[in-house]
Amino acid sequence: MSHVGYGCLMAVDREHVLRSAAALLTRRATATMDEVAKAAGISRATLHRQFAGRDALVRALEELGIQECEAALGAARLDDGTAREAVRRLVGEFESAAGLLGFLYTENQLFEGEEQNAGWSRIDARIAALFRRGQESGEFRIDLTPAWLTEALYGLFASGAWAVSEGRVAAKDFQYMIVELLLGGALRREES
Amino acid sequence: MSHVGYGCLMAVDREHVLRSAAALLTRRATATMDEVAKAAGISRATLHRQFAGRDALVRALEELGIQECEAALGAARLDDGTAREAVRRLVGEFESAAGLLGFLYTENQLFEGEEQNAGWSRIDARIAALFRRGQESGEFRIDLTPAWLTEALYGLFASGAWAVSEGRVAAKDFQYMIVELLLGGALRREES
DNA sequence: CCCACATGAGACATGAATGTCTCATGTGGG
DNA sequence: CCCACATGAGACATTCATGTCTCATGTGGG
Repeated sequence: MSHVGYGCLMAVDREHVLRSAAALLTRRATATMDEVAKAAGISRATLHRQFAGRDALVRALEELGIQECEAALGAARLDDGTAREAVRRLVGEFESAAGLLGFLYTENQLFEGEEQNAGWSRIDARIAALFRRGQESGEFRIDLTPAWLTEALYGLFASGAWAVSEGRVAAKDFQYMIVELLLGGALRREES
Repeated sequence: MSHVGYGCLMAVDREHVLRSAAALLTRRATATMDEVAKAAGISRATLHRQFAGRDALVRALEELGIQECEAALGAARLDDGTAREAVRRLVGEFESAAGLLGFLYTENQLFEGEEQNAGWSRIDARIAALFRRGQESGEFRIDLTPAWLTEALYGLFASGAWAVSEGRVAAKDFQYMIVELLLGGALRREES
C-alpha cells in the first residue's frame, strides 16, 4: 500500500507521552496506567495502543533513558582534557536525565531474574573507562575501583535527584554537589 | 484474667518474622505477603495475625529500621574523636542495616503524600550534626551542606548495598569504599 | 462532500494480591 | 487426661490494575 506510516492523522506524540510518563513515574513509581495516560493528556485506550502494556512502557522508558545517557556521554566528550573535567561535564550532561535514571535504577531491582538491557552495560563500561583513565593518568586514586565509582555515581544521581525534588537541595546546586562530593569528598584539602 | 500475654504457646517470633521479611524485601521489594510468610516459615494466616496487612508490615519494618539506625548511631559514638573517625565508625555500624535502609529509602517515595515517620527526622538530624561538627572543627569543607552529605550517605548506602548483593563489589570492601569516597572523593591526595 | 482512521469513553473479563473467615490439628499447661 | 490456644491450610469475597473490546465522534484528506 501507498501510505507508509501516519499519512493523515498524526499519531499521538510518542515522544511527549514518554516524557510525561517519565516525569510522573519519577515522582511516583507506582502510578497507574490510567494516571500515566491522564498525565500525557490522552486516554487509557490510546496509551494502550501505543504501548502494549505497562511492561512495554517501562521498556520504552528504559530505551529512552539509555538514549539520553548515551547522548550525555557523547556530549560530555569523556576523552577530552583531564579526567576530572570530563567527570564535571558528565555530571552536567546527566543532570536532566537524573530523575529518569533514578526511576530506572530502582525499577531494575524488580526485574531481578531477567537479563538487563545491554545498553546499560555499554554505558557502565564507558563511565568506568573514564574513571580508569583518571587512575592511569594519576589524577584519581587507585584504591576505589572504577566499578564502584560508577555505581556510586548512579547512587548520587538518584539521591541527588530525589533530594532536589523533595526540596532538600536547591536544583542549581545539583551538579556542584555531586561533582564535588564524588571528586573531592567531604574532607578539606590543604593543597590547591 | 490472669494470663497476661502469651503464657503457654510462644507466639510466633515477631523479631524473626521481621528479619526474614526485611531480608526478602531487600532483594525483591514487590514480594507477596505469601512469599514473606513462606520466607519466615509461617503461614499467611499467622503473618496476618501479626501484621494487619502489608501496610502494617512495612510500617513495622520502618520501625525496625529506625531502631537499627538509632542503635548504630549510639554505637558509633558520633561525639568522640575526630569527625572523620566518627564517620568511619558510623558507616561500619550501619553496614548490617544498609540493605533494609535501602529498601525503606526507596519505599518512602511511594508514600508520597503522607507524612514521614518522625524517627527519620531525628536520625537525619544526628547525622547532619556530625557533618556540621566536622565543618566547625575545620575537618570538613563547608561548601557541601550537612543536609546534602546526609542525603549522599543514604544514597551511597543504597547503591553500595545493591552493588554488593549484585556481586559488583565485594562485601568486605563495603565500609572502606563508602567511607573513602564520602570523605576523600575520587581525587588523589598529594598531602598526607 | 464523503471516507478513512485515530481517538475518547466506557463496558467487560481477567488475574493477582489482599483481607477475612472457618475448621482441623497439635502441643503445652493445669 | 483434658482444655485452651496458637497455628496451618484453605475457602471465599473484595479490591484494583490490567488487558481487550465496542462504539460514537471528530477531523483531515481526497
